Amino acid sequence: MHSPELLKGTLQTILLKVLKDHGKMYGYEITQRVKELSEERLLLTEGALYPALHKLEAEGVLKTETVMMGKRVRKYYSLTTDGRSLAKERVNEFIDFIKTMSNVLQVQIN
Amino acid sequence: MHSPELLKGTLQTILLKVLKDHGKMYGYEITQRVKELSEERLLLTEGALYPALHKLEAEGVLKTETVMMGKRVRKYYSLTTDGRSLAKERVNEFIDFIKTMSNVLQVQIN
DNA sequence: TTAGATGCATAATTCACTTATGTATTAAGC
DNA sequence: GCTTAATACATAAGTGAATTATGCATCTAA
Repeated sequence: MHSPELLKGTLQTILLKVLKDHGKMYGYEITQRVKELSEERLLLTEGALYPALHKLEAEGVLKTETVMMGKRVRKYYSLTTDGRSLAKERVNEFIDFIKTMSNVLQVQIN
Repeated sequence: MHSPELLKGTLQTILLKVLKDHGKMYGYEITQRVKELSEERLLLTEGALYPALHKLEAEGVLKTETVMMGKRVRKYYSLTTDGRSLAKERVNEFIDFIKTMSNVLQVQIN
């Protein structure tokens, strides 16, 4: 697991980009996908995930669709048009941040 | 300026590595060096900087030397032996974190 | 002479996160 | 058949690293 400190502030970026790449997804599915993509290093907690999804929905960057799977509820999230551009913006910000950090830390990233 | 969210958790790493690279430095000097290295993108605030330095000193990774410059006080910080290994560790953690993030976000960093 | 840079410091507040808890369904192991 | 773990959502309480605000003091340039 990663030192969780570094993770702070990256959750929104992760959610937006994963949804952009994989389309319609539900909360639990997102945690699993991130776990897989990060090779077990990023484990999203529910207490962080659901409030973040709700917030993004309230801001109009995500839209939802609730589906009954048998007796089980599933809430699918997907990007709105605003969401797609925000995803792009957040990823660019992150890349820019990394570049700045590698200058400050004098390290080579590749 | 960078979206400050991403910065969270990177302050310790920055302080340790900058001190490792530039040796003995005082607080204000660190803010200026980081500002320069980051091309104005990372502006450390005093409210974050000084408590962070004090904490690292209390933990024994930094040691201090107070010097009077005329009537002005300057407090120089430098790494202890523990500090040098912690700096290395934090930088490695950061690089590893970036690798994980670029997998999750499916972006190429260089 | 006065504004801006230099230099340190701490207190109050914010807010994204962790931890803890709650509810309920489904599948697998014994 | 029962229990544990995985699936699936949600929120409330607490934490802690940051921001914001404030304070003090010196030095320099306009």
